[in-house]
Amino acid sequence: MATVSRALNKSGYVKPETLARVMAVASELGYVPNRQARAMVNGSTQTLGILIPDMDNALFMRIVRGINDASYPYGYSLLIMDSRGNPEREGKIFRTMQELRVDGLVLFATPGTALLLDSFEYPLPVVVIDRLLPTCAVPQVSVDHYRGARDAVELLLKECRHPPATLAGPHDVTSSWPRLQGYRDALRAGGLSQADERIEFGEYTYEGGYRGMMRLLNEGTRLLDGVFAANDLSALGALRALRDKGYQCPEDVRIVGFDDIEATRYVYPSLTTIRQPMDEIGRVAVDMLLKLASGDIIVDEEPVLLPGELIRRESC
Amino acid sequence: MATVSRALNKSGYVKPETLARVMAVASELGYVPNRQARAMVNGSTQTLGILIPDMDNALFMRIVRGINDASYPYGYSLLIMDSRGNPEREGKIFRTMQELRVDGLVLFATPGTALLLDSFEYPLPVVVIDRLLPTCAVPQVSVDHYRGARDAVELLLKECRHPPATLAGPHDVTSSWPRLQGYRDALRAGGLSQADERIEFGEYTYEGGYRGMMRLLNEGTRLLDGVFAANDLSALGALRALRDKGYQCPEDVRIVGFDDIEATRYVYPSLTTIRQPMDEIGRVAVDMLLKLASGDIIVDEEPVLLPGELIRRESC
DNA sequence: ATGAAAGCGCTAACAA
DNA sequence: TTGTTAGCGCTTTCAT
Repeated sequence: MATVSRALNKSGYVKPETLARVMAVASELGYVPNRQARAMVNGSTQTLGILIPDMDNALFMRIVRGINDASYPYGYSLLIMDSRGNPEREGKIFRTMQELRVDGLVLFATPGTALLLDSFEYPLPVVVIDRLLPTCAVPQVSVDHYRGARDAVELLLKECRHPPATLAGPHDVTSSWPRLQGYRDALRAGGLSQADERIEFGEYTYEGGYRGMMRLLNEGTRLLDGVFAANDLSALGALRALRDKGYQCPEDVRIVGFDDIEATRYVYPSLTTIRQPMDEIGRVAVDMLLKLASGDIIVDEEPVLLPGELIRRESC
Repeated sequence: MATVSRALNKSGYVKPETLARVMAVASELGYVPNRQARAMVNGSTQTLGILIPDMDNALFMRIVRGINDASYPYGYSLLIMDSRGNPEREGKIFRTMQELRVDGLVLFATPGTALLLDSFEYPLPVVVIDRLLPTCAVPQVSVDHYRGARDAVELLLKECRHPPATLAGPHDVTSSWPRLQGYRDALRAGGLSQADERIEFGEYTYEGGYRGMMRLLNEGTRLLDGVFAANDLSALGALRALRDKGYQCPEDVRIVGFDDIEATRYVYPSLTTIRQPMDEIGRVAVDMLLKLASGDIIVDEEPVLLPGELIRRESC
């Protein structure tokens, strides 16, 4: 048995002809090694877990693809589970991931994730991604939401005559805070005051963006020719609202989004947006996880903020 | 040890107070059972594998979400691996899935998948999904590509004055065959001849659809006011080509797509398309897999073809 | 109602 | 260079 093991893993000494014989018989018998058994002995499943609140979300899955590509060379498999945004389900999945003994876990944070992490002390390497958890001392990676938002709004400031409005994200999603702050600070830096702020909530959804834009348009007390939508979905909804009200984009109102999901290139007008470095987020997350898994202590407790990139298209 | 096992699994007899004590100590110690060990004993990992050629594809992931939702109640975890369309990688992943001892495997077929399956006799339950493998005797589930295409083209026939053209899918992707055949048969059923067929290849991509539409527009020898794009991505590309050439949709040219990916609702004009029953595909696939895993012999070797649904929006 | 023992498939230490 | 043995963490007989 030991010799077979050595032959199959090409570890330790084994006579060339023995090796050949082992290989021959193995393939003849259709032998497929059992990873569970192997994992029990050497303590590593070569599996990374991904806990995601919605695997139908274009941005999320684009990032997961980055994780996939980054981890594949190391021989890791990805165990992906979708909580559908349900905190109870998220807890169960978190548990299951531990039972499965994944070597590391990537968490797309939701409003409930902080509690989950607080109640555990994790022997399991965990990295939080995309939406940060300010209260948690966990390694985190995301785009620089604040900087991206500022860049977006500064572009609007340059292109528009009137103070731009914003369609902000939901209160309970952490990424919407720095994006909103970026909007405010950009206005302030542009010499505008708090009175010039115009904030509607776009809820990070198509519908929310549509309705938020409608409210901005119907208000009509102030002139409006620029909108920063805090994510692309709401930007797309806003675009549609503009059209339904008979406005042209970018001629009448300019729009800048955030994320650079695939659909932004297909709509008309194509969307100017802040691109999240999806592949790099994945790469950095995997790096951190593997470091943690190999016992390294992550020195830097500050979240890693990767720069977004302003992509100019037709909408601004 | 045995008592603890019985307590934790609530199997067999165990005195209530013993059970309570076990639970208390378990939670105090932060005990998390090891699924690998459990799997070794009882032979099931409670894990389903998904082999996908592109996990950034909106349609695919929407179907995977269906699989996720359908399998979650049974307590299954999903192991998703992305081959990035690379046959070699696909083979490796197929192997890895077996080593991981998944209880069943869902395959999104690629041109190379047939060879993969032929060279294995599978003790592993496998279901092929979305794109069918006509030559393989494997259980398969997908939308009724042919019927959907016919419905799409029949709508165009009704709304248009001239014979509609089609932007077909790639030769080596099986789903494009029945879709093309549906186009042809619909034309024939509408009293048109082979001479009325106009086929360009849209390659199932945005770019391909764009270029294909451009070719149709530039040809200009025949009047064109209707196009069946064999998938939504190419339809989106076609939409853009129309706009860039100064045509209006649907006024000048009507377009119908296939799949109903999310973006079709956001573009302008929103896309009339054939909706794939993503959730049902997932549900049926999981059903088949669990039946196979429990040792049932699948009687019906014919692929299961679920009906698509014509969704009318603005483009036709 | 509980405990002792065997064994799932593998690897690693040790001996030969 | 190969074989023997122990043990990874669990479940399942079989005794008690």
